[in-house]
Amino acid sequence: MKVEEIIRTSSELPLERRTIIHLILISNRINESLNQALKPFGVSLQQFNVLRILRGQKGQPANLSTLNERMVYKMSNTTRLVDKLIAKGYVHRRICSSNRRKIEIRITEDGSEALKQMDLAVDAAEENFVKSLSPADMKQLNALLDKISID
Amino acid sequence: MKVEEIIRTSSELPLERRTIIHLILISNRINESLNQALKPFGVSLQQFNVLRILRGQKGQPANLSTLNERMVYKMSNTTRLVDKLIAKGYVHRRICSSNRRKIEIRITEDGSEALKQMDLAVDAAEENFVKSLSPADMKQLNALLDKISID
DNA sequence: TCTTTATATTTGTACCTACAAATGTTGTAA
DNA sequence: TTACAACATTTGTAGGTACAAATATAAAGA
Repeated sequence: MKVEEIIRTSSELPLERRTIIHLILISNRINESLNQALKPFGVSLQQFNVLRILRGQKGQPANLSTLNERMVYKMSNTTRLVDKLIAKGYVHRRICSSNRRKIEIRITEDGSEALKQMDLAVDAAEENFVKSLSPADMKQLNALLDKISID
Repeated sequence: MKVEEIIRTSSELPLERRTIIHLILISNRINESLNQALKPFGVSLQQFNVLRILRGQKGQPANLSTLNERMVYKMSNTTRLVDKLIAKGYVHRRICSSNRRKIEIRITEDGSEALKQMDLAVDAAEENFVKSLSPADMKQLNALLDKISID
């Protein structure tokens, strides 16, 4: 479906604005879809992200700053995000013994198990978006996105 | 900057996931930047969006359903979004005389004036993102995004 | 040691969002 | 005309988010 139809604008959009709106629209839909896929597990996309980062630590704990710099969003909320995961029993929090300012976060057994199931759901949802793109398309898309400076 | 550096993952991401993450990252940055540009005016990107839709009505009022179907987000919040704009004096609300279920929303003089200033700020922020893309790049990007089914 | 500065995390506030349920209004069919 | 379905909007609730200020700990310098 064309962007113009989706936002129901009669006039043809300038190329710049169309590109921006298009990117935002698609990203919104992807977010919606991924959150939807995670709903049965009772976690948000950001919570899932934290779990995935923790798994990547391979046993090593991560502190909040580490989690935060690997995520897209702001620090202040990482605390609360992790709180939710603790409440679900998916992660564990401990004050670092060598530096009491730091908090060590680890994924639990339960968390790892749940994460495996979530992966399947998320993979399927992601696949649904990119299925109409060939590998060459995706490479080209990534190359174009790389041209957009994001920091 | 490469996606992998931004999210600080050591391993090369599978092409599908990289594409998805890339899209979400860029869209987040665009959203941040546009909201930042609108901050001096005390409106959010969605509020700005509503104002822009109302201007597009060229004097005709829009009711909430109309606003909602032209936006990206859910109806339930359009009420509250409009409330904020009313509080700022940018829009005006009236119960439709022929169908008392409907609400007619119009942009005010103040709203129109403010919107002109906002346009400049938003245009500049948008331009900042697409400046490194040639028109051909943007066409190609739009064509690739069009391949992604979003409904 | 005492003070200052930097680091790591937490909390408060205001706003945004999804989802579901509630309200009020209109159209319609027995 | 009355009951019922459909429509348009609103409200409640539980999250998610940005930004700024507060807390707690550690490091560094006088």
